[in-house]
Amino acid sequence: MDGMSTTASRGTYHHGDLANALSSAALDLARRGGPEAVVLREAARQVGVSATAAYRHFAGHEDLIETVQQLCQTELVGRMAAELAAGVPESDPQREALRRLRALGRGYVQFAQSEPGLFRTAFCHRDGPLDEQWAALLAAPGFQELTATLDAMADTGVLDPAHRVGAELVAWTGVHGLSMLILDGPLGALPAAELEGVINRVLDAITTGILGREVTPGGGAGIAPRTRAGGPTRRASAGGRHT
Amino acid sequence: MDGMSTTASRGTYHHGDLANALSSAALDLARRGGPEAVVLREAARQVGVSATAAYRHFAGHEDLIETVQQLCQTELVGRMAAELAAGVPESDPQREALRRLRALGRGYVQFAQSEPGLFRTAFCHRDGPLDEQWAALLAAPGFQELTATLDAMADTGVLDPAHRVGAELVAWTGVHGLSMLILDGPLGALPAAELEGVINRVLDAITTGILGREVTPGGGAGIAPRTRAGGPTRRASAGGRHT
DNA sequence: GACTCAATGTTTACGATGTCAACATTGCAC
DNA sequence: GTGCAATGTTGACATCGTAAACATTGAGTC
Repeated sequence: MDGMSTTASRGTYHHGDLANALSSAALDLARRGGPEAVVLREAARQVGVSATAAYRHFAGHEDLIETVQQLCQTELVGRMAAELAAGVPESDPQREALRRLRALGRGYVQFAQSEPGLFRTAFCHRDGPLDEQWAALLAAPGFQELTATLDAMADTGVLDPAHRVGAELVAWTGVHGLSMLILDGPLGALPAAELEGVINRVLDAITTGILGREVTPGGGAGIAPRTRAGGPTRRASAGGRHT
Repeated sequence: MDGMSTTASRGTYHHGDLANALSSAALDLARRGGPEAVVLREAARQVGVSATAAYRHFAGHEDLIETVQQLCQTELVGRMAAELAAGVPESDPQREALRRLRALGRGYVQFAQSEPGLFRTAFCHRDGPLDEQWAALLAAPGFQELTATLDAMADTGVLDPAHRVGAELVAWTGVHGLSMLILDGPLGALPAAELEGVINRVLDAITTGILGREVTPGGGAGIAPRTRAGGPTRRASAGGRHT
């Protein structure tokens, strides 16, 4: 993770921390070029070690890239958490919960935009038992925050309990598809300003899709308590408010 | 595209239709193993031709996989259109528009599920000008149907015109993220029945996200005309109605 | 009908990659 | 100190993408 000892020409025969050096070199490769750029020989080269030395610490290329994938997932949830912490909390608990939901979504998409290589590596296809492949991510702070936020939304009454179930997946699939279409799809061709509008439109839609109704973007007490048929508010433009 | 002449041992020196034979062989590789499985030498091998012969018809591996990607995209929109045609039309134009929207979404996800290799190839990362990379897909029948369906939703009044803008992207990002998380994400680990529920929950949420309100799943005249503050209906369970 | 030539395939070869087997070096335990 | 297990190295092999040089053929042209 640190800076030293990952560059070539060490004096000693033994490296001392090859496993970490290799995986962080591989992480750098992923950062620059995505999963395809994670090549074992190159990582070894950058660390200044023979290619086959890697086999003392990794079962092979597959194992190396799996490790990198975990690191990428960790960075992703880190970014989500950072975005959460960056914003200013709202006093009203309902608005606060909504703010957190949006912050998590924005963090997700922003990570994809700012670190496309890492994001694509975090979700690159790999075969093997899926459970263990994703267990860490699901248990990580960023995703736990999502669950907690949705719970808070239900508790404060913004979110009808009937809509609570499956809400994390609505959120996740939404931001994931958005990110993917930006990186590997046609959305990457959009000019920045336009893309910003699309992102906000989709994030709005995700919130709406979770709640089952819209929510006022700007003004006053638009959010109904958890009485039935809580009055939905008027409309929302498609453009780019929020940041 | 046909069955013959793609297998080895031809008599003549000249193949006659190498370009097509190679790309359909490559398509088969993609079907089985996704984009990583599209290897030029193997395609040539299956056609019964030397590896370098491919260079008479493709600029290189990149070019071959680009061709395959286009084919995959075509199959995707084909599936969407098929799913559209498969369902029984509703008499009420509003319900009909909603049915079409859902059919397109289901077709998208079902294609991803039934042809994971092709789906992943259709959206595999490639560098180069994005515009031309996606122009064909956006112009294809399946996606034109999406636009038309959303227009119909606006015309019939189910969809508030203020919500019309950007609606295709809400739909697309939603089903895309869902598909991706099924293929390359944690959703692939879910048992079929449970996954079915998730899919329906997300498709519901997409519709809700587009409309800005919910829509009655089963019963009578729940859809309001386009008067303002059209009365949103009660609730929707998370489980698996619809098919 | 023979000749020409551009189109199409083939052979050979090179560099890069993942990986294995055999060998070298070193730190640590006794 | 000695011996052994851990850790690196060298060399080799199969596969892949790709370039250069060569071979075959079909389609015009006289």
